[in-house]
Formats: sequence, structure tokens, C-alpha cells
Amino acid sequence: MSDLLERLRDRGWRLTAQRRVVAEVLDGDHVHYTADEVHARAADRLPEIARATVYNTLSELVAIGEVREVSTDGRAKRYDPNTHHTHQHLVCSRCGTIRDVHPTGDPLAALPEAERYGFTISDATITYRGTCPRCASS
Amino acid sequence: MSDLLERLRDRGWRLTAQRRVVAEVLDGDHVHYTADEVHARAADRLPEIARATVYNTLSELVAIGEVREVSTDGRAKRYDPNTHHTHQHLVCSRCGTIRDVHPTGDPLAALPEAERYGFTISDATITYRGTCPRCASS
DNA sequence: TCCTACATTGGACATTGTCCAAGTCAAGAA
DNA sequence: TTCTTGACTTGGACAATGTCCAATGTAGGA
Repeated sequence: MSDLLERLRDRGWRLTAQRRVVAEVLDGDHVHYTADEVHARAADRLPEIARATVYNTLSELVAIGEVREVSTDGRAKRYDPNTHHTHQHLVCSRCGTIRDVHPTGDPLAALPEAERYGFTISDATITYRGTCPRCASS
Repeated sequence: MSDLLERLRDRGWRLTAQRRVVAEVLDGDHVHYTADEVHARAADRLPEIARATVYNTLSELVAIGEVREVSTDGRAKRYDPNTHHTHQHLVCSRCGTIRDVHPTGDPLAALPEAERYGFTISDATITYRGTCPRCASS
């Protein structure tokens, strides 16, 4: 994740303790925290960090493409730092668990020109929904 | 949409003026209102209808599969009454406009067994994002 | 070391959604 | 038709998530 910090520096960002901590929390694959979860984990290391700062930093990371926003349930948005390998999500309808998955093919290619209505399409996301093994057995 | 009212009656539902009005608002294709929009339109015909009633009715319609919930932006959920013809959504990132689209192929088939992690998958939704012609030219 | 533009803070506010006790009414029974 | 009753609606309080802003703090260049 020091890569990220460097990329931020390259963009002229000031490297504050708060931004560093948020970046550290988001380090790793298969991370899909809500803003509040990011805040709680950041506060473990930097207790006085403000909620607004976490929201600001997350928005900035999304704006520059380092993190993706994922809305799986209409509740809190989740933040997905794994933007380097394209992937889709598999969500348990019961407990909300999220897994990264890699379907074959390109969903963009599946949309005929006649179905594009003049849009310039930049992105296609697939959300698979179902029941995870744990929820299924309880 | 009188079909819907009949189906509701068949399920033993009481047909109140409120439910009737909500069903009427949701009549038609390419309807993707938020709960508040449904409430506003319902209130045009039945001014004293309560927000809670609209939320209740929408939840019930979703529960029996007559309406789908769509979370395109992490803001308010939208309600999509077109559940008879499976379709996906194309969303303008700028203005939020939604169009129904029909990609080819079955996204479920694109997810290999090894990528299912023991989940029982019931559904796959695709969201295409881009810029609509109107927003592109302004 | 000092400046200053940018970042952070904390609290008020906005939006969306949920809950509940009290009142109302649809629809079957008589 | 009228009565009865349990399901439905109401309105307002509350919860969860997110945004905004004026005051304060500070990273990094001069």
C-alpha cells in the first residue's frame, strides 16, 4: 500500500497521518468495508480521526480510481480497494458477505449497439446474489 | 395493472385505496421511481397517504416478487415493476437516468463453479454505467 | 524556521428508511 | 344492510448514513 501513498504524493497530495491510516486500513484484497467500518478501524490507530475526514479521503480515493464504491444492498456503500484486477461481486442475501469473483467473458460485449441508446458506456458491474454455505446451513 | 390488484386479492390482501394508488403509480414499463417519488405521485391522487404506508406497500410488493428493488447509486433505492421480462439497467453516471436494456447471454452461466464458493446463486444483475447523450452534449 | 494553502475537526443538518401505538376501515358474517 | 374484527394506515419519533461548514491545525516549500 506504500505504492498508493507514493501515487498520492505524485498527485501533489499532502500526506497526513489521517490519509496514511485510511490507506492502511484499505490495504489488502477482499476488503469491502463500509465508511463506518473504515472509520472504526482507522480510529484504532488514530483515535481522534473524524468521520468527515474518512468520508473525504474515501471520496478522493474513489475520484482518482484507487478505490471502487460498491452498493450491494442500498444500505451503506462499501469501498473496494482492489481496482487493479477487474472482478465482480458475489453477495449473500442473508448476511451480506461479499466475495470477489471472476466471471468469464466481457459483460460490455454482451450489450448490443441497439441497446445502448447513445450512451457512452464506461463500465459494467455484475452482482451475483445468493445464499452462502454458512447461512444455508442455519 | 389491474392484474396486480387481482393477484394481490388472490393472496388475501385487503385492497385499500392506498395500495391501489401505489400500484397505479407503478404501472407501466421503464418506471424506476424512488420511494419518495412514489409517495409524491401517490399523494397527487390521495393527499393524506403516509410515507410509512408507501414504504410498507413497496416492501410487500418486493417480497412477493411483483416489484424489484434497484440500488444503482447507494442513494435511495428505486422500484422497478417490470419483473415479467428479465432485463438489466443502463445508468447515466451524471444525471442518474435509468434505461432498461437486454444484453445477450446469461450472466449466471459466466460464473464458473470454482468461483461460486458453495453459494446457492439465485440471481445476477448487471449495471452498465456511462454518460447519456443529453449529458454528453452539455 | 516561518508561511500559507490545504486538511482536519466536530457538530449541525439532510436524506432515506424503520418502528410503533393509536385510530381506521375492508370484507366476511349474520 | 349493519356489525365485527383483525389487518391496514397514520404521524411522529427515531436510526443509519452521508454532507457541509467555520474554526483550527499542519505538511511541505521558501
